[in-house]
Amino acid sequence: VTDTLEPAGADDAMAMIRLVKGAKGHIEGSVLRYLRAAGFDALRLAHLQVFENLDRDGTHLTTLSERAAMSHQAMGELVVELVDQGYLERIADPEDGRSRLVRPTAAGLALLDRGRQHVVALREQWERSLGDATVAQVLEALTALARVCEVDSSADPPRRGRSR
Amino acid sequence: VTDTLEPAGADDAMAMIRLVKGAKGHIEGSVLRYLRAAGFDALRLAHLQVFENLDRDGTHLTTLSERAAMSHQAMGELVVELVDQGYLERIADPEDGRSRLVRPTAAGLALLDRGRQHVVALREQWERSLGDATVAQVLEALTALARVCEVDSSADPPRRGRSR
DNA sequence: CTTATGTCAGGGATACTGACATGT
DNA sequence: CACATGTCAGTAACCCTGACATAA
Repeated sequence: VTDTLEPAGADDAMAMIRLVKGAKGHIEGSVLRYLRAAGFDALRLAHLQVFENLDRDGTHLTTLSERAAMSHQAMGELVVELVDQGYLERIADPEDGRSRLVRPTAAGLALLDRGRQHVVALREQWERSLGDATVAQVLEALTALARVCEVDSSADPPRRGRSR
Repeated sequence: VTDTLEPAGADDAMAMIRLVKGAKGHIEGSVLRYLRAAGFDALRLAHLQVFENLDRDGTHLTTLSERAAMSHQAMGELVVELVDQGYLERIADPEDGRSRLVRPTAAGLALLDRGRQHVVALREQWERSLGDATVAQVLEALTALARVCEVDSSADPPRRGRSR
């Protein structure tokens, strides 16, 4: 019985799963830690999704929820919290009286700029730490992975019980 | 006012965030969909973490929770559910009378093999869809990214309000 | 007894569905 | 009224902390 911390069946496939799944957590953690250290204390992980999809001149709630691939109700609550914290405001849409726009306040723009700046720095450090490849190549590869996962033509997965 | 689905400030930094964060969801979704289509219907997303860390000859609950970076209580509940579904069983640890081992049943081994097989197929398809790079290079790059995010020497992040 | 292991109870953070309110 | 937008209420899935039970 192995009882180390080394994961089970540590072959290439499992390593791929772990690395891809881990990357999200690492990058999210880094951004959140940076912003909190920069004084945006009350920010929670879920709030990042709002700023990642927010236009500087305002965005409809529905558009935000679509971009973040979540329900408008869930996005609505995140927005309320950020309005309460003074980072966002809701204004009438000048082009459609029926709806409103979620727009960053001055503080929200500061947060947006600070976050982007950190991600840019992260990317630069990442680029420098890469020997034989470029970040652009890696991002291209991740795009290709998404395509492969969606198409998912692993042929027909044989059903259980009657496979041979 | 822009009102398209194109995310805000779609520059390189934001694209990087979106791609890295999206990759996890895509790969998880692909594995889960495949396994469910293969007849493992009742599987939930969280259950994958168990199999990703399970040795074929059994693993302590505590070890599983450490590998998955979660509490042993949370892992314990996932294991209970998988035992109920017939994929896992709990046996006495032959080397330590105090503890038990979580071990895949025959059905669990079938699931394990099927999942691994799919991930291998995914990796092969990904490799073929890559032009100028290899999967190994991308995985190396993701390892480097994790390191960059943890070290996080973005220098001291200037605090708010007193920056200029 | 001390310690490792595992279970039970309660709760927090996240995001969903369904029902409803509002304004054009 | 019909429709798009947005809010309210309840709930599901997931994981956490604290307290406790068990056995070596």
